[in-house]
Amino acid sequence: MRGVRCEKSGMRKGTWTPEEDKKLVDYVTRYGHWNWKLLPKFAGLERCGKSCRLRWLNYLRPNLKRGNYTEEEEETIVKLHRRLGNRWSAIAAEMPGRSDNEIKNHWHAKLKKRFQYHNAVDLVNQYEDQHDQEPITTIGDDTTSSPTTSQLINNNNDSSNSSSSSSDQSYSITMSTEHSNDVNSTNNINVMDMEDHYGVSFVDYASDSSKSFWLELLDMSYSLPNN
DNA sequence: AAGTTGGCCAACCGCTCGTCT
DNA sequence: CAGACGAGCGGTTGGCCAACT
Repeated sequence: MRGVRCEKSGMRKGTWTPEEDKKLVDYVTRYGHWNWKLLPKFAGLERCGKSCRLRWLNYLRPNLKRGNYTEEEEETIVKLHRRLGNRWSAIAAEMPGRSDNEIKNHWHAKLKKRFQYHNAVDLVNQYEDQHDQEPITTIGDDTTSSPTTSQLINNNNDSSNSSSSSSDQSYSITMSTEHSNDVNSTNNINVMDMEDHYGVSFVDYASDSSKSFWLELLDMSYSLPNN
C-alpha cells in the first residue's frame, strides 16, 4: 500500500491551531512549497506533509473565498458537474477562489439533490420520447393525501402559468409501489417502470418525500435550462 | 433543561498518476 | 523497464453546532 499515512509518532492530527496555521503560512509565503514532505520539518510543524498541503490548499492559500456561494456559483457548479462528473479538482479549476474540497462539501450538502431532480426530470423527458407519449395534464389516480407531482404541476399551471407556450410539458408521475399492469389505460408515468427501464432508483432521489422536495422539483421542472 | 437528530465542514484515508532513479 | 516516491484526487469520517423533540 502506497498511501501515505500520517501515523508516524509525533505527527499531530486533527484540527489545526492558529499557531500551526501561522507557521505554515509564514513558511509557504516565504519559501513556497517546494516539497510537501519535507516542508513541515523546515516549517517547525509536527504534521505530515500531506496534512500541510491540504490545509494550505483548502484553507490558507491566498484569494480563497469562504462560504456564501452565490446563485451564479451554484449554477456553475451544477453545470460543471453535469459536464465533468465528480472531478472536483477540474471543477475547482474553473472556479477561482474555491477549493475542490469546499466545492465537494457544498455539493454534498446543498446541490446534490438539486442535480438529482434535474436528472429525474430529464429521465421523464427521455421516457416520454422513447415511448412516444404525448404531454399530458391529467392527474393520476393516486389517492393518497400527499400531492402528486402532476397535481403540483397542474396547480402551478392554474395559478401562475397562463403564459405557458405550447412547448411546455406537464407530467403525471405516479409514485406507485406497484408496477402498472395496464400501460394503455393511462398516460401516467409509473415510477417503478421507469426505475426498471433506466436501472435507477427514485427512492434515492426522493428519499425525503417532503413538501420541499416536491416543490423544488416542481420549480425546477419549469426553470430547467436548455443545456 | 436535557437528549436527539441532522447539516455542515475540516480533515483524514486510500488510491492513482506522474516523475525520477 | 520496474520500483520507489511525492503529489494530487475523491470518498469518507468525525466533530461541532443549531434546530428540534
